[in-house]
Amino acid sequence: MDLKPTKPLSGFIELLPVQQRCFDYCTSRMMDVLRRSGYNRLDLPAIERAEVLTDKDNWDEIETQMFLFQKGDTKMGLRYDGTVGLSRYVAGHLNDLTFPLYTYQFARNYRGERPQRGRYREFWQMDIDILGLQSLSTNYDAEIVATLSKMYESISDIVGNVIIKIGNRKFWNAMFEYLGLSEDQSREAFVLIDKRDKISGFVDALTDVVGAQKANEIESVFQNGYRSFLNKTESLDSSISEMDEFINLLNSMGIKNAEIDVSIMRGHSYYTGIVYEFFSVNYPELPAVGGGGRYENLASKFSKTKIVGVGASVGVSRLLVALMEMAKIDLSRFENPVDVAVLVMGDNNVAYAMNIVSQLRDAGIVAIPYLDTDKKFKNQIEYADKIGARFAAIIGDDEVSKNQVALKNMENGNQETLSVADAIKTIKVK
RNA sequence: GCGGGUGUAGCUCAGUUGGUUAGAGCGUCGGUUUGUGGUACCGAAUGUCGCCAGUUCGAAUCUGGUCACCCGCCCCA
Repeated sequence: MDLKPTKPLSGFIELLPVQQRCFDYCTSRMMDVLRRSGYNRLDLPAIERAEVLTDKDNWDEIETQMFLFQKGDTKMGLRYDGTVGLSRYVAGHLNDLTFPLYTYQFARNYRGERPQRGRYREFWQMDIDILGLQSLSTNYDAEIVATLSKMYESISDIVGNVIIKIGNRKFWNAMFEYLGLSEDQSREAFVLIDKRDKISGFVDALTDVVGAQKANEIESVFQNGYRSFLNKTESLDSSISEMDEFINLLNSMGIKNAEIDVSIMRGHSYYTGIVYEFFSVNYPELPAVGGGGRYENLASKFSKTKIVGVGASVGVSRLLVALMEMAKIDLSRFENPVDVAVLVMGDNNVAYAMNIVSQLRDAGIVAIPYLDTDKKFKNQIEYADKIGARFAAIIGDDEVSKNQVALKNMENGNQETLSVADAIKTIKVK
């Protein structure tokens, strides 16, 4: 009989126990930040109606980008980010929610695109959003960035530091208006500016779209700074001061690793204002490890009430799994989760041993029993060694008759026979 | 969808200008005191050499096709 494949599908991730412990440690630290900050956890369905996920009606085209399928007449698909489901959720529960609403989600998302390093088809994302009705001050954008920054800070001992790059879509809208670009030209210019640091002939490519003079004006934003366009038009002025005020607010919240980079655009077209991306300082070759921005109109397809959001997400898989794959994370501190391996010799001693396991666990000690009592003792102690247990508690006929345990320190090999209470004391002294 | 690369043991990979029974390290299992691990020593198991066809007396090796994976592009609503 042919054996079936053991590898998961391409682009899907599974971790070894030590990696998973690191992953869980990091995500729980980040969620601690969110809980302390008062955000509400939402756990939304992984599957949505296809019409919720996309406005496009070209099934073939979107099928290449999303996981879509059909049951009966219902077309549905796996969510590709947290924002769409959140918009639907908020629009559907307007009467039960209080705004501004602070939310977070920690969930798997799915994309059908071809996988690459740091780009998976199934990945964890931590989304944080603040939603308001009718309007939401720019101060909330800063709150989101500051909270995101704290989340990264909470795991900086594992993954290093991040830098925050902040852009503003309003700036470019004002700029294109000032330059008199058509809608098509604006759209193409958006894409080019977004890719500015990736492509070689930026000005040439831009010249093809908008002509040499305007291309040079756009390039001068990068050469002379965005502030050189002050006092041109009212909307330019306001978008520029919006960025400056934003940075000042972040500074006053203790965020020092943020800078304006007007080439930051973000792919999602629903963003309308301030946008930002987070990059790893130590591993700049990694794509953005998080980002977000403001979306004024996303829920318009679900509700006539205007719902405004500012939100961001941490690409948890990209950040952690990609770094683990590149062997950039020191996993040694996650290697020894077990305090005591309880080894049992003889089936007739199992009850006594399990009682001790229970006492150890009640005392807050991580204890696991080795219950194949017919295995040779050598195998048992080897197991204790391999799982990195700090101690082995050995239980055979002698120990049971004396109502004690033989406690062996696996690091130095010292062994003594103790009462359970004394064993607990010894184990607890780290 | 496009371009490039790689497919040999559970894993990482060797494998000479095509030549007999296919190799190493690590891991696994067993043994070197049946109540004592890490180190050391001895031994064992495991491969349709990704798949199909072709060239050849002979293919892991050369050619074509195909599939899978990796890297990059497109895309990122």
